[in-house]
Amino acid sequence: MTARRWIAHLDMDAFYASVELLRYPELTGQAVVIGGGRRHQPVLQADGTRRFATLAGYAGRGVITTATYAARDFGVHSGMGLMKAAALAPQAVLLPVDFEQYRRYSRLFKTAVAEVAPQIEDRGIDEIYIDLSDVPGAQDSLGHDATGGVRAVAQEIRNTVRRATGLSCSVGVSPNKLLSKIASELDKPDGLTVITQAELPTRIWPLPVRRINGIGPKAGARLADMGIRTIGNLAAKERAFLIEHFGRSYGRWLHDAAHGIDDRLISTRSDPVSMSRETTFDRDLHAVRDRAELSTIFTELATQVATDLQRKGYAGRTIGIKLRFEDFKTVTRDLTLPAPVVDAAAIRHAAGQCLRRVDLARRIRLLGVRAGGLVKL
DNA sequence: TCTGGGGTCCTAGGACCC
DNA sequence: TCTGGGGTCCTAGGACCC
Repeated sequence: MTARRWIAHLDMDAFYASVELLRYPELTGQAVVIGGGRRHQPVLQADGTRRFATLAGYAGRGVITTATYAARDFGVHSGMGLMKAAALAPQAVLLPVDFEQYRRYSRLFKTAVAEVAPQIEDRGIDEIYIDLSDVPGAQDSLGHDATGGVRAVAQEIRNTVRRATGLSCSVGVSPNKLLSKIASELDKPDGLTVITQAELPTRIWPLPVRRINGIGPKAGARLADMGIRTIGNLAAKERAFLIEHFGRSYGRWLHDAAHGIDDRLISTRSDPVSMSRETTFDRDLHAVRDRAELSTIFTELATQVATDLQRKGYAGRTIGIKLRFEDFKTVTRDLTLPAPVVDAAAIRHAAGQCLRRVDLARRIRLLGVRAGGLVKL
C-alpha cells in the first residue's frame, strides 16, 4: 500500500477582525470592519467602557481590509470602499489596521501548526499549505474510511491553533494544493473539509469557476462569455479548445485545474523577490502645483523601502516607481543599476531617474517605490 | 458615494551576444 | 542586400492573490 499524498490548506477565519475581537471582546457578534487610516482609534471613556468609531459619516479613500461575518451579512466585504460600506452598514464599528498585532498572531498560529506538521508553505499572513503525508496517523484508515486518519490529524491542527491563539480556522484537505484551497472555503468559518479525487464530480464540478485560485475577474468574465460558469462546464471542454482561446500555458492549466490535477510541491522556504512601499493620497496631487508635497512623500517612500531592505538584510539592483493617475491608469518605470543598493539616497536617486520618464500632465492619486532584483547581504 | 497596500508570476518586444 | 537561431537581460504592463 503506497502512501497517499495529503495536502492541507489552512485559512484563518476573518483573521484581522478576529484578532481585534480578542482585544475588544465586547464587540463579539457585532458588525465590525477593519480598514482606513489611524483616525478612528477606540477611545477609553471615564466609565471604563470604550467608544468605537462607526462607518457612519466616513469620508476618505480607505477600503475594508477584513469584515466580521456579522458585517458581511450587510453585504460589505474586503476590498470595498469604506464610503460605500458606510452606505450599507452605517452602524458597523470601524477599527484601524494593526499589522504588528496581526503578524504576532500569524507567528503564533504558524508555530503551533509546525509542532504538529513541520512541512509548511507560507501563503501570507493568514494562510498556509501543510503537507500532512508524513505526519504520524495521516495514512491510517478508520474502519472503512481511508480519510479517517488524515481528518483526525487536521482536526488536531485546528485544535492546536485554537489553543495557541484563541482563533478559529478553516481547513481543506485533499491530494493537492488546488483542491485543498477550494475545500477550505466549503465549510467556513471553523470548518474541516476532506475531499478525494473520486469526489471531484460531485463536490468540485458544481462550483463556479472563480473558486479556482488563479481564475480571477478577467478570466472568469471571458469564461462566462463562453457559457462556462461551473468547474464542471470547464472540465467538459476539450484541452485544445481552451488552448485555442487562452493560449498554450494558461489553456493547459485551466484544463488540468478543472480536472483536479495539480502537482505543485509544498515549498517551505522562499526568498523575497521585491519590496515596495506605496501610498494613495487624500487628494490627487499635481506634479507642478504640489511639487513640494510630492517630493516629501517620494523621499519618505524611498526611505521606507531602504529601511525594509536593511531590516531584512537585502539589497536591490532594480529600483522602480509606480504612479496611479486620477483616471486610475497606472504606469511603472524601473531602472536596473550596475550594483545593488540599500541606502535611501541611492534608492531615491534611482527612483527620481524613473520619474523623469513619466508624463506628469494628469493629477496623481498614488505613488510607490519598489526595489527588485534582491540579493541577500 | 468607485476602487488600499504588499506581493508573485507571466508575456512580449527590443537590445545584445554568440 | 535580405539575412539563422539561440540565449539572456531589461523594461512595461497586466492578471491575480492575500
